[in-house]
Amino acid sequence: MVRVVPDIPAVHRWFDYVVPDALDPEVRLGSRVRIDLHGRRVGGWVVEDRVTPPAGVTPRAVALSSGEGPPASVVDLAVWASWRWAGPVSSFLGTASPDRVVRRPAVPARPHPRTVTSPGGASVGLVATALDRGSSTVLRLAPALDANLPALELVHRVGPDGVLALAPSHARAVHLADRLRRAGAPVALLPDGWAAAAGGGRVVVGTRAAAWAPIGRMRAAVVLDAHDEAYREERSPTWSAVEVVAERCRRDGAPLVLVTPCPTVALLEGSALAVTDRTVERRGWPAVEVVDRTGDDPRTGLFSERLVTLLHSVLDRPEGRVVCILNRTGRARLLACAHCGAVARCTRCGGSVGQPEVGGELRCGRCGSGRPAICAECDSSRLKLLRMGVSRATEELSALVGVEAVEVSGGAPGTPEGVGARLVVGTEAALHRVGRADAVAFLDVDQHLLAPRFGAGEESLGLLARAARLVGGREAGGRLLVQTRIPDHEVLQAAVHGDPARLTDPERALRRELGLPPFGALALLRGAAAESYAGALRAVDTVSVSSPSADRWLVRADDHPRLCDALAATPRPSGRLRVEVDPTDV
DNA sequence: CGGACAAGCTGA
DNA sequence: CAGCTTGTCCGG
Repeated sequence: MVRVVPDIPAVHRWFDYVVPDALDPEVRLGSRVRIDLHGRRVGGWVVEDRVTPPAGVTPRAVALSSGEGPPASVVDLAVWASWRWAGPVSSFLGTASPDRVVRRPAVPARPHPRTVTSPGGASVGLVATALDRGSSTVLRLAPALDANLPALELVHRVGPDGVLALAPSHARAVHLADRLRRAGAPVALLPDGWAAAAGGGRVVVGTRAAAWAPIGRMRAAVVLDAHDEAYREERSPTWSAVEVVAERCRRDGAPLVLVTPCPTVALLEGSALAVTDRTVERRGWPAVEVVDRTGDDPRTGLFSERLVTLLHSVLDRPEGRVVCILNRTGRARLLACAHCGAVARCTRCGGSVGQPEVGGELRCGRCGSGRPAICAECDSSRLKLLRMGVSRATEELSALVGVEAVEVSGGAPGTPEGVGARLVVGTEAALHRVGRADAVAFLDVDQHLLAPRFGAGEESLGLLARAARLVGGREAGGRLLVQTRIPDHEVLQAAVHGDPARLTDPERALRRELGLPPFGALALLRGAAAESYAGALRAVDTVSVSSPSADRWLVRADDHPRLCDALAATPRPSGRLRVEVDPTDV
């Protein structure tokens, strides 16, 4: 008799089924099965073995086996994650399961077919220390240094079996898998290599979802660019791959190495910090030029003299290449009347309006309503631009330097536009799409620094680190230029000095003072049923509830156990309810 | 989630 | 009161 979690998000109950003799060899803890539930056949996972059903219940038989599922340790982990992120167990079991039916596990890779070679480099000694420590270590490695090396060194020291390596993007996971194979390690690359991973004896490599890899017992793990937001699932439940891996390593007593050029306060809390030599780290950041635009008229545009000089000096070289980052899509994002000076606003909701087409109508970015391009105050049809978007910036920049600029923003990754261009203008997406550059310029870095999120500073430094990787370190001649009205900002100082502690030290103090994560835990409630759920939570004395805006409720507690216990113990009202534990906004 | 069933509304 | 919609309940 087994207990089964149905693969239906809205059904939170577990049900008991008899395992028929014919299915007995295949069905075990973690297996995927099909069951008859309430008149229909649905998928599910075995989450308990040899159970005794409650009195008065006569279980039906398991209908079919759907093959391999996560190992027992990962089933336990899913139950923990369900508590930690207030989501259904089934969603985590789904992430932990193979895409296609796997009938039997792969044969384990033969133990140590070849010795994995040590890559050498600045991080070798630091990896050794981290492994000896046996717990979690943040390895701060400047952006121009190869983040794959600590992963190679780790496998060199502990071997491939039971080792998990995560990368923030599929491309980087593929690259890391190649490097490991060339170094002599057997590798299972997720998601395709699920069965191979379950077979054991291989380093398991993958992205966010690989945090749920079928490894029975972890021996060590490494996360590349552990600060990267890609490790957070944005859809509800909003779990974090770094925290999932950290929990697995904690449970199995395995060392965890979090490699990152710019640790976040949350990563540093609960981990030891290992740093390279100060001069090595400094050289691993490019030269950063901060252009102070405090005195400039807001309408002088996005292009300082220093920027134009930099563009010319790079573009005069035959292969020279510059990427300009502006975090606003569209052509014109903020307009004002040339006659009376009134800012053009939406007549319906009062939001700012932009002008998507040359000479076209005005459109509100907030409510989407459109109106003719005429000043609402004085009827003048002459509007001037206060803040331009990427499209307009691309046009103006081409004219300014006499080199054709190519716009690269969002869209499908890997599209070839802009890949060969020498002058690229785009949103931060361009940093993911362009391979190499001689210089990166942030046309308005304040947009990032002042974003209305408490993690905005850390995210901004992450962006600068990503740009740093495109241009290389100080020795390689890489250049970053940032235009700002806040030249003393900790984020910019951290980048200028190649010293992330200049951000994390004050940031930690601020978080502690305000009781923000990691010094306190938050959950954001939204949806039609959020109000009544928030009302029920007000009665729990370990949490406090506030409402930052009309349809959102924020639940605070001193730590995650208190927060998660309160969320789990409070019955959910029917109706739409989205619970986001550890929200980044507000 | 989606089927079952009850309550509520409508038109001949 | 059949025929339909809408809402609530519940699953082994």
